[in-house]
Amino acid sequence: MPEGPEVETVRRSLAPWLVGSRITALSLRRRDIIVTPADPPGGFSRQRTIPTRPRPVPRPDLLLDQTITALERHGKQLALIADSGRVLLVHLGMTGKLVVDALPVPSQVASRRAARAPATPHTHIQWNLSTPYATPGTPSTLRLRFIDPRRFGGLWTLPTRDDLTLRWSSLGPDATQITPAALAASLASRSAPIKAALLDQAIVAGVGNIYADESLFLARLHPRAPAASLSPAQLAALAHAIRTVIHAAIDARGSTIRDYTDSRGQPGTAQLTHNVYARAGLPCPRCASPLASATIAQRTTVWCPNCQTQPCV
DNA sequence: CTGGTCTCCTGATCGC
DNA sequence: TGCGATCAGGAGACCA
Repeated sequence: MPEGPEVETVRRSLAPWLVGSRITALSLRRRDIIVTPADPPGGFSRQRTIPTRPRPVPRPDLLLDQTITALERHGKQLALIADSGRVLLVHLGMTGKLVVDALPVPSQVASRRAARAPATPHTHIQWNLSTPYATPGTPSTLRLRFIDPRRFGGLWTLPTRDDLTLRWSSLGPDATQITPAALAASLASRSAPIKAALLDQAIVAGVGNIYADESLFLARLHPRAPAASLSPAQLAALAHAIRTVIHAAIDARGSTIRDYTDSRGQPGTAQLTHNVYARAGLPCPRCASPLASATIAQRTTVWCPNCQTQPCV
């Protein structure tokens, strides 16, 4: 389940392959994974279209015939920036993947094999790219695939860099850089449980269910504590905990719980250091009390009832 | 504006 | 072995 650290790991594993590469072809299998700003009313909506058979489509908004100049991330969102100025914004959602590899060379053997074996299921779009970095032994033609079984993810096509800036301005600071002051400002009027607030991307971008629980554990805060009730010292502890947890997870190349991998298929190892996530009933790593579990903000939440401060209600 | 609930979607897992 | 129920959750829609 990609949260900020997983998306950052994807970004880092994609960048050496994509930056400088030019998209030479694309194949769109499901149009309804694409969201365009032009869709009325209310701005963004899915294109409800019958799934199409794979076919080449002239889509400049999907960066066809453009060169990728940068990959940028804010929170859980990954932006492919093209030399044209266009931006393709990717949400991985729950089960989304961006996978890059060498484009299989067509051959009779490969064709027959491909005809027998179905393509990777849930591949909604594929881009072919030519890379300028080809050396002997290195393929010069790549393919990038967006694969998302549950389709909670999607693609946003943005005409300009300014549209990206505008869109990202509605998100809070990236979790890698969250400060006590920023938390204080955005939580001051929030009576919701701090757990719910941490999942709100407008408050801090990139924290999902796993890292919210881990951050609250590190900061010794009860997930039900009203957000606005936190003291300055607690806010400082929380901001520090978020940065610590997120940076450690990035260093570990993300958490592989079920099927998350980076763009080259490599799993992360951050799950090995989780203190509370998915550990309900097991002893607290700090005090050995059994960890408690409940649903907060529609999410399974795990905490230590002994060493995470009770909410003062 | 805020917060809570619902919804989307498929695969893994579990109890019977 | 099969099958229905349950769970996983990011984030927008919707309502009080």
